[in-house]
Amino acid sequence: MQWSDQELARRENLEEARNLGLNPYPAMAFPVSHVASDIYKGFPDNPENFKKVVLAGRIMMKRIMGKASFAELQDSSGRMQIYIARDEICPTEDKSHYNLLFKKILDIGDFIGVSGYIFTTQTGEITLHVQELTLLSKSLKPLPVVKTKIDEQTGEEHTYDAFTDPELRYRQRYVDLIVNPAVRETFKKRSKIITAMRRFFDDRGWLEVETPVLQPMHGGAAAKPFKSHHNTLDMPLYLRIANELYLKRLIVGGFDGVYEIGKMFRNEGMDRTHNPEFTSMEIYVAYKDYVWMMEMVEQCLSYITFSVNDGKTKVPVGEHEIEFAGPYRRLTMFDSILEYTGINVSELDEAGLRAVCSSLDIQVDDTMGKGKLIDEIFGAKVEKNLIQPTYITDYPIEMTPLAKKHRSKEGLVERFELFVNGKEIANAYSELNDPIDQRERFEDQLTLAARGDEEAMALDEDFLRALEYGMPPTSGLGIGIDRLTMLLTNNASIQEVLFFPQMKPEKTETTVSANLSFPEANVPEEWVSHLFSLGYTNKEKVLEAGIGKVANELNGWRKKKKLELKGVSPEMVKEWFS
RNA sequence: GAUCCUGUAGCUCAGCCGGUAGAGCAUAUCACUUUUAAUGAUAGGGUCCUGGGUUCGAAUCCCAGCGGGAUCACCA
Repeated sequence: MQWSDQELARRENLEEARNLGLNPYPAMAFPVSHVASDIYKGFPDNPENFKKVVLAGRIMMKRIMGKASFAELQDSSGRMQIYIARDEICPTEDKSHYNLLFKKILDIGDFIGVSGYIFTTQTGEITLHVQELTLLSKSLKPLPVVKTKIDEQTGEEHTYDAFTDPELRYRQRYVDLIVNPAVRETFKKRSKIITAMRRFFDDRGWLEVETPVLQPMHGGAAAKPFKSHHNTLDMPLYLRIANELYLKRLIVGGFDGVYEIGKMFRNEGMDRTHNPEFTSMEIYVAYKDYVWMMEMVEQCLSYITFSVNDGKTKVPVGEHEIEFAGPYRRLTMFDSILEYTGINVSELDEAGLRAVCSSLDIQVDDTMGKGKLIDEIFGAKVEKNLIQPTYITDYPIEMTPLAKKHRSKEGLVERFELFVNGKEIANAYSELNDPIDQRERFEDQLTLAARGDEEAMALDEDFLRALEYGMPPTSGLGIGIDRLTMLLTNNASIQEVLFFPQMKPEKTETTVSANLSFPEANVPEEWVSHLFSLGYTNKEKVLEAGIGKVANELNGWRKKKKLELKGVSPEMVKEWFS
């Protein structure tokens, strides 16, 4: 591990601090009296309340002017400028606390505690005049220094040297959060959205519950799961792709309303709107139907938007302004296709639908049934046009095995999805509670599976048994929390609303010593430890990664570590493991 | 999985048609007791993601690999 000049300087400063008799990582608590925002709020009207203030935070900038200095202290609420005069923090002849500790030892990123009084500088900035300064924690890595300037004429804020590299921002989210205040705000808002939603449901008497994340069979949605194994029971377990079937069991058990906010896991592609784990909210309410649910969703979303958006229900999203106050437009799936393509698909059979798809240039394959074909047309031609919140209702029965048949329309189910800004954010049914019908629907899914549909739903006997005991008429709803957050924070990428989005692992340097070897392989002694360092601890891992990749990484490692070894070729590596 | 873009100092970036690297901030030293992208002066810091090829010579061209982004495909 090579340290940069700046890291070396910081380690020297750490030693300096110890030489001065300071503990760079003191154990005791440091009680503060305020956070920065308290002071901005309170000082202008009641300056007399700020004669003795204790703050703690991270130094984000130092402006040293000889015997006096300014610095910026960042705490959880924001930044506060502090003013430090040498002769004030060093009243005696010994000026080391200022000359050494403040000017030299303290680096950008260090945590300090300060106490003093609040005043206003000549240029009008509210500032803490420091009388006492304590080192609370030393930082050994240099932070990106982001500077901002407010244009005097326009009042606009200019940012210089912003920390923007998405890879670094996601891999080192802690750095992102330190230097990019807007990122902190996004995640605060995410938390407020969830809190508001929870309050809305709790106020109506519905019960927050938890259901299994590890499930012996994955049901309730069409998706590929992550598979794991339980050793004691010696059986496969799957990370849930949905919790629908468990929540319905709870309705069978007699609760009138249950909801769960939690992670779901789907082993599928990743992109701007998909992460392998994501957060969803599902709610089931007894004695209701999907028409009632549409009103509930309108109230819920307008309540959430109002709560997190300073009393406004209109939200800017990309180039649009979206109004979350209801009622939302309601359009049947067939009518929406008619509206955007001019084609009435309601009377068509499978062959007719295929013809429509090919005339519209939509790719289809043989495994697709009628419902899937209609969904394809909808996805290609309608979805992207639904900017303002719009309910699409009454879906074909084939693609919705858990929804109740429509009360009056043959071949359809009572289902709606809510689209906003061209994306689905909610999905709801009048839930199917007829156990005989449900069994048939599962059997239809088995047929689809036989036809090659990998995501057809499995038959869950215990769930059917629960329905046979009787489930009241119920309406259920799922909302994608990540996508809702994206909308309300005006972010186009799911990675911006997840603290730690999934990434390929970064190569980290670990030093491995001891006598290591590869059984069943003929690796030259001098390379063994380096293979271990790269994470290749057995033959299987090497083969899994691929010979070419391993050879490449070894060469990169050799160069990086300046090893006195000759480079390797894929052929050589192949020989080692043959 | 496909296509395009991208990987240069701690951070943000420049480096035209190939001649062994530049800026700003940050860092170090000095000056400066109300500054605010503080200022002025001086200095250090990178073998340009990895490997291979073309070439007298490659950060720069070609091939392969790895990481990241975008678009598409997939995925409710």
